[in-house]
Amino acid sequence: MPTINDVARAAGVSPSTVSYVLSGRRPISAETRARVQAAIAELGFHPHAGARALASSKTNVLALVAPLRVDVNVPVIMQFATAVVTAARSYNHDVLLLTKDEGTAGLERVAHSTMVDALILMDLERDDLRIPALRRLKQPSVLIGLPADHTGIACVDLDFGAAAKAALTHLAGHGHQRIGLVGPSPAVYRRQTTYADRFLTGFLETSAELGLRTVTHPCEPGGEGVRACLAEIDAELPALTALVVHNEEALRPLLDLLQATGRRVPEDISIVAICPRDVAVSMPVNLTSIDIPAHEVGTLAVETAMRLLDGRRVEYTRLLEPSLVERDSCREISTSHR
Amino acid sequence: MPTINDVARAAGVSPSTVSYVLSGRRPISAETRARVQAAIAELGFHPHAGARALASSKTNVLALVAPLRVDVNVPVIMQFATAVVTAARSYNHDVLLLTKDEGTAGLERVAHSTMVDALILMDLERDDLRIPALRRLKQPSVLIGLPADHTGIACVDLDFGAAAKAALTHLAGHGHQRIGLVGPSPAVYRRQTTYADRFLTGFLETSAELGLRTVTHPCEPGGEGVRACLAEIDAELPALTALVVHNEEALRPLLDLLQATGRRVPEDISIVAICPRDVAVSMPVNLTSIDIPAHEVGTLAVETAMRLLDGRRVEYTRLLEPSLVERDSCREISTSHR
DNA sequence: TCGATTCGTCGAAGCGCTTCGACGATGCGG
DNA sequence: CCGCATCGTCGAAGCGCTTCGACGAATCGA
Repeated sequence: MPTINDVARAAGVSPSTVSYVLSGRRPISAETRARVQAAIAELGFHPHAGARALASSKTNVLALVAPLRVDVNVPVIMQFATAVVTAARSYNHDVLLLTKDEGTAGLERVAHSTMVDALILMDLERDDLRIPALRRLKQPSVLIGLPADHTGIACVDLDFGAAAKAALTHLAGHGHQRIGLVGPSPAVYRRQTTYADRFLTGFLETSAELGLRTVTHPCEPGGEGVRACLAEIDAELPALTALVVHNEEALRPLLDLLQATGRRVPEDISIVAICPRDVAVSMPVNLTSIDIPAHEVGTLAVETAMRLLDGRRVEYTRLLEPSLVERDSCREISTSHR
Repeated sequence: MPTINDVARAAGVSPSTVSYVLSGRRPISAETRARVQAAIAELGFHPHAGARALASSKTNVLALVAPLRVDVNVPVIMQFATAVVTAARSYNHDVLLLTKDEGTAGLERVAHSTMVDALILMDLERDDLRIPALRRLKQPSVLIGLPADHTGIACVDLDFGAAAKAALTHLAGHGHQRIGLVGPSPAVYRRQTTYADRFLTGFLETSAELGLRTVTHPCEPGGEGVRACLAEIDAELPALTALVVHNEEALRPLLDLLQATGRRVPEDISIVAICPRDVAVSMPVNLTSIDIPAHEVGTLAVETAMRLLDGRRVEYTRLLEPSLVERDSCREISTSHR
């Protein structure tokens, strides 16, 4: 592997000049620059990342902490990861992948040993223990999610409260008054994953505002869980006309179940789902849905990290507007039925 | 951030002694070691990764190149990634995540700039362009997959040929003679992803060996693709009694379709799936399946990388035995029906 | 009892880069 | 026409660690 010295010698300049050609931090004449670049190309020179990190205290690496346990939401997580890696590359950064289950220790390890310039975390819990740890790090971090006390830490996410509101408003606008919420699995609530809470709160508030009759229920994964959940919802709110589904996994079995029990979508029951677009359109009925904009959120998280790194101002809480896309799972209820 | 010098001063020893305590490469007396460790703990010292990499030419980082485009097989990819990260951590390594679509350039970038000690790639194609590039790197690499010419590069994967054989043998053993293969999507074949080829070849060979009547077909994703695929298979091989499904995405819609058209599993048609265990048991019928042992493969890949790194012998082609698990989707055909 | 080992520690060199201060050569305004 | 700023380049220091050779002290076999 050639070093910067080899390049310097080949180009007949000093190593520092090569460095300045590379970084552009000082003016270099066009001829010199050309000669240096030729030497770089010819020798196939690539600066040594470790040496660079040591000398400049910048690694050009971002940590991405993902919940890799294959429990829920696999496709969404994947989309976030993809977006983050892609965005990071566009800023000339790489991504170090950490699993959530290394917990606080993992964060401290990579931060203290200066392996990364910034951290991006997903799947935050309401009172996430990692937050205080993050505050102690010298590297900035960006959260995908919105834990309870996030003062001083940048957060990016879909506005799940607004999403709930949008879903209910849409349904109410179509004449629906009796609406059930099929929520995430109890495990998600138990962990107090922040989006679940925020969605539920938004749901209840809007329900009250609009004077709707609603009932909410978490939903265990699997066909059995869906059956149980729907049974309870039906029992507590007979003759409901619409369902909001905030649970990707439940979607498919739910539709199967409705079909098996002779309830047609949207003729007998309307549905608004909160899920990625491609999930919504891969169902037997194309679902009216509110997208989880993983790509935007991931990209925005990286962008925020970059701003933080070069000391620019950032919005510390950035909640993306939900957007509801009408497809084929909601119908207008005639007034007489209300 | 304290440095090794701070620790040395605090413990009243030289920096090199601290280093030897850390690495264990030279004997250090118990007292000195204790004093040094106390100092490390008290100061919260963490060695600087870049400095370490520079001095030792080891980064303790592995590159994982994953197909992050959300096309197919998301859960399996996720499982591989999880296994790789977890295994890497157990060897005190971290994982740098690269996307496949950076291609050769990405590999060269991280390798030449000495960001990683070794590379692990997944989703290899038959004549993958990255292979020659890998050969030129000074870092070793491990492939998850088995491209055509892999001389000198370690490969780890499920033995898909044997898997096909196991599936057919199982079905033949239950009296099935007319069997269809629902293959991966045409896109997968087009890319010549290695597992698809290997499975198909094994399927055809075994079919001939056992004197079976078989027909094979790729299967486009989505309900429509499945419908078309099944129609063609039915047309080419009427009265088939069993299906081998090597296509995770197709599984669900296929079962839906069979049910909708009144073909019961396993009464009217038997199924053997090649898919992760949890997919097999999350279907309406628990499927007899051959597991894709993502965890084992991922772990083995890391292990192989580690052996390569410290110069131990490795098996350059390691194909894991498939194991078929009987569940509820295959039934014995009485001889009279044959 | 003595030379040869082994043990435990130190000092210094060096890994490959960035960055700061310095300095001659230009270009400019007055 | 001179002083000053700017341009383009260089040399050297230093980032924090590992590792090699050296060396006194303790240990050992004969």
